[in-house]
Amino acid sequence: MSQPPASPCIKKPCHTGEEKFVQCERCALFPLCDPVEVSGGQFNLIEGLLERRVPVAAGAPLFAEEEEFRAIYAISAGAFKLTLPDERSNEKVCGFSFSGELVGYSGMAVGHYPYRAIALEQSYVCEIPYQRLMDYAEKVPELRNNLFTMLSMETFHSHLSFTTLMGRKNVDQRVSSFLINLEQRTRRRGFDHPTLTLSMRRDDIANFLGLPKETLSRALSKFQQQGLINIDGRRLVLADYQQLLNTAGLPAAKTE
Amino acid sequence: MSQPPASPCIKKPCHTGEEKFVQCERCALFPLCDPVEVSGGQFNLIEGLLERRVPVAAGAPLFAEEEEFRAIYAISAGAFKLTLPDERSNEKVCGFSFSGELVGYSGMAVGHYPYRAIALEQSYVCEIPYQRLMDYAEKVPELRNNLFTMLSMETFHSHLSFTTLMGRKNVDQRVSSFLINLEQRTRRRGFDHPTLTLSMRRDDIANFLGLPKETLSRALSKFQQQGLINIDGRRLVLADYQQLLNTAGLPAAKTE
DNA sequence: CGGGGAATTGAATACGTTCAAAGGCCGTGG
DNA sequence: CCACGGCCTTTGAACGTATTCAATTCCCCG
Repeated sequence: MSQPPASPCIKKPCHTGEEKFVQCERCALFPLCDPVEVSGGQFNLIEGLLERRVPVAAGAPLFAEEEEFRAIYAISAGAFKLTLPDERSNEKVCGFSFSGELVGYSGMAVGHYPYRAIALEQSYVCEIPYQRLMDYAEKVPELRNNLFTMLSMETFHSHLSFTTLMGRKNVDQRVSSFLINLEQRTRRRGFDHPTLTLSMRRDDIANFLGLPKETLSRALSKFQQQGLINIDGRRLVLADYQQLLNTAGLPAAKTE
Repeated sequence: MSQPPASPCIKKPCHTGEEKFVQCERCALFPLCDPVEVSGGQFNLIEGLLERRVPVAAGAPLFAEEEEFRAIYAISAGAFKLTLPDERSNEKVCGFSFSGELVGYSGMAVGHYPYRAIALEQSYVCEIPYQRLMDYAEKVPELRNNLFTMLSMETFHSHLSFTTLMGRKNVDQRVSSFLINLEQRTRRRGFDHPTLTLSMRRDDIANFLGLPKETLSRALSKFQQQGLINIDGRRLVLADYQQLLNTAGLPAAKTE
């Protein structure tokens, strides 16, 4: 397995073997990670606070629901599915997190993680221990300011995902809005290659959307046939974005 | 129309005529609203920062999407529906906000409101002008701390709503999880009367859930017949909460 | 008492789900 | 290098559920 870059900061999207590392500047954690200007010099979080690019093997949990909240994580490379226990299907997929995004932070106020996060592929995360972050924030107002900015942004984005995905009427709407959400988030983290890579299985997507996997499969096949998308296994290209927006019942103007 | 209480702070849920005012301590804005202890005395936000119980008439917008972000609002009494423009149905209901909850704050980081908020009934909101809040926060670290706590809580609750409502398979699941979400939020703001009041029309609920209103109506009738709920117009009692959780596909233990 | 919007009910149709089976892909071992 | 086996994904056909459109009832307000 290839190693993550040794340099302290990733200036542009880079690939080591299979893994795609997000550019640090595009990462949701960047406001914290970036050295802050403090009266009389710089204050660098990387020294002593941030644990960079901790590897998480495919299938391994980053944290489990109910586990004590200990750290904020940003995904540097890879992807995670977020799950809750569920008696009938044994797990309910309640979300996905991709590189450049924060994960688990919504448990901050209540002291435990609100779901389980499982790596979908070989992944790397940057970790800020929560208590240490708070201690530093106590001392460095600029840092607290950045923390605030970061959380506001996350709030906005999770709201955006919610309105994009919630209350879609039929299968076509649900599937296409999922694809659009995926695309928007991929762009945001700075990968502008037209080909998206689905790091999760069909099962997981179907579970998330509340559809049987067969129905999802049929919808994707139909979109393919209609020329809306180009899908081959886990490689996906949105061939007709405008028409896809239309199918999803979303406004034609980019909702980003 | 009855007037809001004249007292500066509402110590317990109170009713003036029709309106139910949430108890200040149960309000999401309370961390900011509550006088903070500062070295050498108290710092009271109510003086000079907070605009209390501004009335909003039924049907009137509190703010519109794309409007410049100017203030954080907490709902003191009443309820709002949150909508986005939509060509086919002319509006897409993307959420509801009830007394004790914040509304619109997710637009903070991007400088504009992310949706339109329309009062469903005569309502009252407490308003904190954003710029003034930031200025104060610059000076009073305790205030900034409380702001942070408040946002973390909101993040958690919006995540909870998301997982409760997202990806429910069939009509029964969607409708029952909506009712459960409603009940949880009503409890949270301190109203423990068994009867919930639906302040929105059936149309709005159906729109939000992505169902035709007829289908929603049928589901409610069926639940009624099965003894899960007791519904009469806009008055609703969840008669068998456990069974309702089960229908929704949610764990029996309270998800709160 | 009458009017009008909202909510419910009914019946035909369209849509999505289920169960069964086949196809494709990938890793392992011969 | 090819064959095998397992898992993931797709396809097929019958069934069940949700949507649609129309009609009726309910309820609030004039």
